[in-house]
Amino acid sequence: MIDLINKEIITFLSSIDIENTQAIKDKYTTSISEDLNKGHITTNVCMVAGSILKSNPKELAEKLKKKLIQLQCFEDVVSAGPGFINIFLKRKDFVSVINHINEIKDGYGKSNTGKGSKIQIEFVSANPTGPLHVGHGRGAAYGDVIGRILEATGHQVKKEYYINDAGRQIDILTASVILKLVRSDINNYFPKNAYKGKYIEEIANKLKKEIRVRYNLEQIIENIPQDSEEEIDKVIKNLKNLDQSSWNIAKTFSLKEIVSSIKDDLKNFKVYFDNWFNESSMGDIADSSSEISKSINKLKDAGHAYEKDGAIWLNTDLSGDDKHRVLIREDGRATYFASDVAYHKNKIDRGFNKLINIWGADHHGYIKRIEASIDALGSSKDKLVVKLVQFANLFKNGKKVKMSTRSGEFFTLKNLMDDIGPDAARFYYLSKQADQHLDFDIDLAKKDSKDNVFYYIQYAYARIVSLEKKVLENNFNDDINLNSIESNTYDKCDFLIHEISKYPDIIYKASNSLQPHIIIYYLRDLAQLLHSYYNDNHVLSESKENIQSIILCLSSVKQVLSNGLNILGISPINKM
RNA sequence: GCGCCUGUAGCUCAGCUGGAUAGAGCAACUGCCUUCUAAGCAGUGGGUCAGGAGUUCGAAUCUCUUCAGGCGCGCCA
Repeated sequence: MIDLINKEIITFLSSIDIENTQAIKDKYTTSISEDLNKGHITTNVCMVAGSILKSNPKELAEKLKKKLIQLQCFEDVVSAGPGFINIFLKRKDFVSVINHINEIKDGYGKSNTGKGSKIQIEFVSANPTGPLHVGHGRGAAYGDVIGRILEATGHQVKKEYYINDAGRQIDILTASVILKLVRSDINNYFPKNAYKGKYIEEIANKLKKEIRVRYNLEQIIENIPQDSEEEIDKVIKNLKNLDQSSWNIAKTFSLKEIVSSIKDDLKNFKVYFDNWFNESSMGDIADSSSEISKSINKLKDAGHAYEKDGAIWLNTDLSGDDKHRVLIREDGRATYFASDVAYHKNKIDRGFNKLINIWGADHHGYIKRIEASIDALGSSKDKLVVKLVQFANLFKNGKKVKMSTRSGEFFTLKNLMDDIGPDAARFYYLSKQADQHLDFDIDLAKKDSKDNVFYYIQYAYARIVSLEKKVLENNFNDDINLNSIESNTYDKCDFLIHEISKYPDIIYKASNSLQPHIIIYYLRDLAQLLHSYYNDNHVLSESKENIQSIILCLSSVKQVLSNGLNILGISPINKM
């Protein structure tokens, strides 16, 4: 119906001013109106045209209104306010959305606006040096749902986790684990910068069966430097020198343990990846045929990388970054950035139309240098979209939960799921724009009352399920036709019908802006309307004809609630 | 100092590609259960959209500026 209206509008515009038609077409919108007072469908085209053509919006609205009325397709057309056109559909057309929803079910809201565009989303990508904590959970929920939304709007989505398995952090992890196995006569020596936390001991306990530590602590900490950074590096060096093969086994083992625990946590959180990409798979900078070396060489050949002070630098002028960045250190080791440049080259070479990176907001200063590298490698930085996710503050018993990664004392994602379950966790992670601070109240997420929006929405769904069951038990369905609603005259559900008509546009907006919270707010509003209807109307005392209309309508409301929850990766609950 | 983000009701937040009277939940107060789940509904009060200036027919929304808060500015990852 909106397409029909738009077609008429374009004809109308062409008849007034053919030159500016395209400009107006790009700016105006025709959409389901906010509420029924403003008709079923509304358009601001006359105000947009008015401003571009420098003519009076209200007069344009009057003219367009006459054109639309002549079509005789609508119940009524009115011009309102500063120049809006509000269209009232014929009842048959207005209620037809219910048949549509009940027919295509979970297809309602899906579209092909993405036209099969290939998008890769890289997210979480937490260093495999410890369990995922609640901060990672937000990025995980966000990335996963962005993927679902993009898929629902016709994009080909691949989700990827980048495992930083090559750097110094992994050496620190390995050292931390091995140290737990070294018999110590000195009381409780442990480097300040080593990883602490119970998981280190758990890995060490399993590792015991794989290796035998033949050296003692004195050998490791001989001449150990005071500085905490130098200290851990020295420990690592000594451990490698003392027994390289045990080191290698321990390293592979620790990494495998951590990665598998991360995979488990994400699986329980209903977050799935198509690909787990190892940083190490791009090889070593010392190997001139490795992927990482090739990337750097390409930058050099293109004249964007140069040598200075013994290091190799990337010229980042292309993106307007603050300064040039080091790719290869003075001592010949590659920086983390160099790996990342190679990784992004790898992603682009795989043929994606768009790369979405989801990063912690503290990494925003990193965006420009990556953009510069993409341009420098001959692709376009416009392919890259970086979405930043802000930290989440956790509140429990009214108090902020303190986190300290250093000491190993933090609230893990697993802790959170054990506490409130994956669905409530996903819901609250997504309840606010990703790039803004989130106060996550664990107590609220567990409450059985209206202030817990998660339950409020689930309750609306469960109420419809229960009502459908009651109707069937009462054998109302024997005599009524549950196939079509076109002859419907019962109008107390109209505000519900109007609300569910908005759903496809909500998904479209969420997809365009990559903002899942739009769906959460919509579901809350829809649930509210449902509860309101439920309270005001006693369904079972209605006539059979009306019950037919009501059940058809409520089933479609249920379907929309279900579709909305499912796209967020949340399962609807049939019974509270 | 520079860069990014934020400032909307007592609290937590929507609204921000300029448009119809600035919305919701919580909290406060008042009503509604012999009928489908009261884990709910209805109503009342509550706002100089941080301050100031500008752009325009029209600004919470765009521009500039001031103030306040968060984050980032390594040959760390």
